Amino acid sequence: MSETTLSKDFLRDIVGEDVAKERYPTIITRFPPEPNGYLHIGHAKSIVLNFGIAADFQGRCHLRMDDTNPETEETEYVEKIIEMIQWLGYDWGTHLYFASDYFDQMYEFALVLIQKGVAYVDSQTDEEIRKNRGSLIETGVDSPYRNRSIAENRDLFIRMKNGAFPDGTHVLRAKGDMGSPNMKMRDPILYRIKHASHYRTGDKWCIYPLYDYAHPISDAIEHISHSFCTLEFDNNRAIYDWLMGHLWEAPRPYQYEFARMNLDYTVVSKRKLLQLVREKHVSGWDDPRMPTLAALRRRGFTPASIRTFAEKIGVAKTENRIDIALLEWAIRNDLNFSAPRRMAVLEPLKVVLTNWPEDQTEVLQLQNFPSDVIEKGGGDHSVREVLFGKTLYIEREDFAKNPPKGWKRLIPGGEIRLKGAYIIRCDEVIYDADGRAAEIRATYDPATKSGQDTTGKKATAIHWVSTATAIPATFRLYDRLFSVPDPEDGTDDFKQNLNPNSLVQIQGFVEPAMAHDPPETRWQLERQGYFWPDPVDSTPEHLVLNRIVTLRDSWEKLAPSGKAVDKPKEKKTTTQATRSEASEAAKQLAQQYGIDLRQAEIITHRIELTNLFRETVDLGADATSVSAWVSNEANKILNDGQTLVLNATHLSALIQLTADGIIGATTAKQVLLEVQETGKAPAIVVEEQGLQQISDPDIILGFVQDTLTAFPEQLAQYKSGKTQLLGFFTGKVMQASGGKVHATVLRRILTEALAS
RNA sequence: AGCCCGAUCGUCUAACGGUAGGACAGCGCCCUUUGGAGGCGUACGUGGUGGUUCGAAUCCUCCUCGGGCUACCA
Repeated sequence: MSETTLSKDFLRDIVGEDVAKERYPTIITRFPPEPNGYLHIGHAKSIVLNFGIAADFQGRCHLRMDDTNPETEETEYVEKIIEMIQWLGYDWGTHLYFASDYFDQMYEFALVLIQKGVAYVDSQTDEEIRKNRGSLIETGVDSPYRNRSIAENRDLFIRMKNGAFPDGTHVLRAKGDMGSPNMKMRDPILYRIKHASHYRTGDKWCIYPLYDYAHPISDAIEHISHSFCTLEFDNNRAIYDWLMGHLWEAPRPYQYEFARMNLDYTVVSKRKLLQLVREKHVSGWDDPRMPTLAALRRRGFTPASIRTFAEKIGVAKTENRIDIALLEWAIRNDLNFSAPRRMAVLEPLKVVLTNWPEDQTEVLQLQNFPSDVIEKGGGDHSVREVLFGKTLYIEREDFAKNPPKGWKRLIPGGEIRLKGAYIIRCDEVIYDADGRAAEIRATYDPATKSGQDTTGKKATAIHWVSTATAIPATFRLYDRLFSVPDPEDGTDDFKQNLNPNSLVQIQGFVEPAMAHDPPETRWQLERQGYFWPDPVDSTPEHLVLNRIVTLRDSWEKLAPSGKAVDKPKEKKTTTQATRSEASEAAKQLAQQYGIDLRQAEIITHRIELTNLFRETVDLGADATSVSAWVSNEANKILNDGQTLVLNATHLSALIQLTADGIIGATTAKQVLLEVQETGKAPAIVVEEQGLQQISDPDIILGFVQDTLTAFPEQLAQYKSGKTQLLGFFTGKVMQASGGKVHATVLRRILTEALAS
């Protein structure tokens, strides 16, 4: 492609256009959490998006606590939210706001709406309100209080505010439309009475605004330019626009919706996460298996990895379920360059080197980072000391009595390199009563010392620790919380799908250097994965290590338990389209004019189209052409919400222009849009803009030759058989000529030129 | 049932009427004192129908499938 494809997502496209048209003095976005729970990975997407867009366009992003419900919100959550966003690496400067700080202004705006006669106090009970709202298929009915006078509404609302009424006796409603197909617009409630103490405003208020009212007003007060929210608020946009229409002038904020993120093998919903905590399926909100940011942080994920992940998943309006492999990739990609290597044995198997002198030890200097990482700019050349001796632990998994095909590790009689040390040969295996290997007796080859090997032997290198210096440690091996990609699919209780092996805790040994590394060090334990000390349970006396993520493992794909092997593939359903019966009117029209029935259907569906069609045909235009134009182009204009400027005279003239070969079909479409926009006659448009079709073969040949020389690479590809490039060349000539070249003539000349 | 939104490789996402591309995952080879990292290669996609057009993932049509909306939550 080309370098012009800079757009990252549809939201940035929108903002970019608004910037280009200078619609706002500065771009201002906001992240508006409700302080009633913990932030999770889904919020990270929104945070990265809002702060990221603001930064991209030299604007700013506000952090606003959406605290309009006194019953669920707490200061503690405010603090946790702030802490997490800072941890992620974002800074809102002085722009920390609280919707509750706007209560006075919101109240004044409510008075304005009442004064305008577009809001009223409803005194129905909540059941009545619900009942009268109707349903998805039935329209609602107006409240009997809907036509109260402005004075009465005002008086009532002021008394509501002053605490004259108990909870639930009155609400303030917008005068929407109780018959609206959009349920949200059936007189949405703006304010309710709640004699509850708010964590910030205390008992100052006994009426509290609802989201649909508070959110747009808050945005407007802060001069937000773009208010991004998730798809389920789509229907709420009507209220947003309604409020802006009554209370604000341009520039005003607009709401745009994007799809929330779903992640494989987990749930991302405050309610469901709360259930897991309450029912003790996890140890708390920060249990490292949880998808909360607090949990991810405790597990050892870096802020950078989460930002990378959030950027990589993209933004669109499609429902999605992100492959957890992408998150794992993000953290591995980060840690590979920053985590020093260490050795630790999780499931020890003792090795005795029979030819190693009894009391001898050797101090080895091991690199903290492999050279390829250093070459790519990560890590450093530092080393640490590791003791080598007569008895060692190796990983039980690295020995096999009966190795499967492709095995490269230790077998009876086989050789293996102890990483950074020597190559050893397994001479004897001592088994316990259960037939499990209990000890390996081996000999080392002194000539194979790492870095000084003179033998040229090749052997796989495995990790090990010396028993003399091994430090016991607890390892917490985390796996996905659920055992299926979509825990909520096919069951009413998502907890049925909990992975019983999501946490495996084992005891093993680490090399001594790890006891002296600075706290919060993240290591790569060679061949095992990335780990760090659990911030809550690890102590200098006894290390408790969280496995952040395993290493990618292209060997053990042999379906270990707990991991899903293959995702169930959904067959795409291909159903035959069943045509609904054509209407009588359409059949009649189709028969009368001999036009396509499907097109006749479209034309008869809208009276404007029917009229346009008949009038144009009456002017003598070819019915088939008129039908195509009306059902495609005119219909699209109406779909876009415009009224038809285009009339029968225009259309018949346009068709004539095409029939006469003055313009081509593509140009004709362009002309039609111009006519719709300006109301000018087609011939005038063609004349003014010089859109006459080019049919002269010599001129066309010129375009063709220019194009062919401009794209030698594609020309070569074409000649070597990639004939679908004909369309590519056609397109280039059309672009070069402004779409004016006669298509069929061009095709002939182009084919000839390419053949030569 | 009404209204709204959506449908592109296994997954996520580009292509704004002109070569369907990238990333992750997969597979293969090379490299490797981590079965890691890396390199090279490979495979895989426009839900279906009809139409407009020289040319359709893109515009029009219907169908199918998925999601949202009937809280004094957000």
